[in-house]
Amino acid sequence: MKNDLVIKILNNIADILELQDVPFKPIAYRKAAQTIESLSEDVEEIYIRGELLNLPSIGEHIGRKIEEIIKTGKLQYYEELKKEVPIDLEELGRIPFLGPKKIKILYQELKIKNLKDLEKALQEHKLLRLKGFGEETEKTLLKGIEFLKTNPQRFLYAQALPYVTKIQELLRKQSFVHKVEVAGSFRRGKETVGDLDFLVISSEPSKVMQVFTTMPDVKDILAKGETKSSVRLSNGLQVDLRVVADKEFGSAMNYFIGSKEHNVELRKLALSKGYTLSEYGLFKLKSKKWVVGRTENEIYQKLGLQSIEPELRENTGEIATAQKNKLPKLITNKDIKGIFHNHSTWSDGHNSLFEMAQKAEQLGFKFISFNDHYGSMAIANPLNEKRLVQYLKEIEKVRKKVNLRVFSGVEIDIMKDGTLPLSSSKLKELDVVIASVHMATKMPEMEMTARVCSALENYPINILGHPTDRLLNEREPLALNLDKIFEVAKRNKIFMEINSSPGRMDLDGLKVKAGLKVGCQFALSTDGHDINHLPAYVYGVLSARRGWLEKKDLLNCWDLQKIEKVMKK
DNA sequence: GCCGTTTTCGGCCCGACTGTTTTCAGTCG
Repeated sequence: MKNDLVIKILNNIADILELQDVPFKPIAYRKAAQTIESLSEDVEEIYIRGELLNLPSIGEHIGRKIEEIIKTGKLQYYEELKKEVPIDLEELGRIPFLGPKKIKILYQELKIKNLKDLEKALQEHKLLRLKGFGEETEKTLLKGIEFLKTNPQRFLYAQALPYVTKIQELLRKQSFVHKVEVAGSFRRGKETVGDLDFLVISSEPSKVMQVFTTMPDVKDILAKGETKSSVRLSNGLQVDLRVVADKEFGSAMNYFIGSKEHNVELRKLALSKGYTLSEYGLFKLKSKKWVVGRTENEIYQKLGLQSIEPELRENTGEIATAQKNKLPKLITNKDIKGIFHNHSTWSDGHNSLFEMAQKAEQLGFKFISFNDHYGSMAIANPLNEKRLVQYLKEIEKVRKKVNLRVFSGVEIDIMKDGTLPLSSSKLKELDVVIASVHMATKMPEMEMTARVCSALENYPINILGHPTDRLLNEREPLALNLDKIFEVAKRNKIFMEINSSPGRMDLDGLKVKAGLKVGCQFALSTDGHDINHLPAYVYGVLSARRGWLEKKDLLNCWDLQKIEKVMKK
């Protein structure tokens, strides 16, 4: 799978060209990179089919460059560009408030190529001599570097959620605040967020700014203006707030929910229909007359579109689909009738089977599936054949004490050779079999794909657990050809897991969408190791929605009888 | 460098805030 490499090289080329003041080409390269990013399959497959140039934003020149990357793993043009501009743009570009123009000056005047050079120059106060750089800039950069070193790049959705709630509550309490909404990637339900964006309607913006910038959690005020302020919370999370007029609220929401790519498409569509769209509203192009903007729905309607849910706004076809009135009817929290993949004290969970089942019942679920570890991962206290018998007896007892369906099952390790450590006949005695990769995770893509496919082909597996095994901010995904996995899973009627654990979120929304396109079906799981993990199923719902899932695509939304029938292998 | 129902040449989304500047460039979203 060379998609990531292609994306990285195209983006890096855009950075270098931008630094060289080359007009428009950077946009072209970034668009091309985005196209590859949105692919649901290996770009190499598309190339082999000769369909590379059919992709949007991939023309003759970039097409040839992608071909070279696919064939050789690198790109001569990029290597030469790098020689022209020997700067670590990736590293420097991550520093807040340091963009291409300043990076260019730093290199030309002080030969600064990387973070280390910059730190040294800052210590020696060399930047102060440069035109356009002052004491504030020096401080800003020092702070930015400090931030990079001490904070994770993005916050988990679940980490950000309590702050969203807190800030919303605080603002809503103010008599001069008429409306508060959160926008940004958080509103789109992305698994991680870079910052938080709030929109407020108020007749007294300055009071809002005062309350916002003096919240108890604020560590730094990054900007404070009449209608817009940014703060950094003590945990490092940046929060932006804008005050807008009632008349602009819908257009402002639309703009700040994004994604940027969705907005660009929407604005282009507006232009094509004789309008111009900004955060202030939809205007007639010629007369600049305000048309609509109070609500998002009005704007979408005026542009001839169905209303598009925030989770879909990633410019992966939602606008064209909305034009045809064919957007999916997305699942919601209340469609989830039960949850798969839960652990108890029989392996590495914190609560007993009964406590977990009881909690599930309290949450209103119609079923819970227990899938304690089975295999050789000693740290997880896995079941073995002997303990499995006791485990099943215990589940039988729990069934009599609670008023919901309790599925028996295991989460079994997929061994290095693609076998499972329990026979198919024994597995068939269980209600729900989840198989996951837990060890030997560094295998090359071909081997890893063959390993997982072999398990899927040869055992009565119901669900493939956390398919990529990635941990957000911590661990890269397995080297896996997901398209192949999707195809094999579909053929064997195996459901792909949407793991709701906040640090996993695996599969994520875009991959779910890719699987759906191939015809896969999905099962949402909590991967709960504690009764307090069970309510976290809502994060998985976000991924399912981002993956365009309807009730028919998600096992958890089906009738119990139908679930039982399809689990029988 | 890409793209096209105003097209094969000329356009490519748009505005707020900051700092250093004295009218605006850079950065961000």
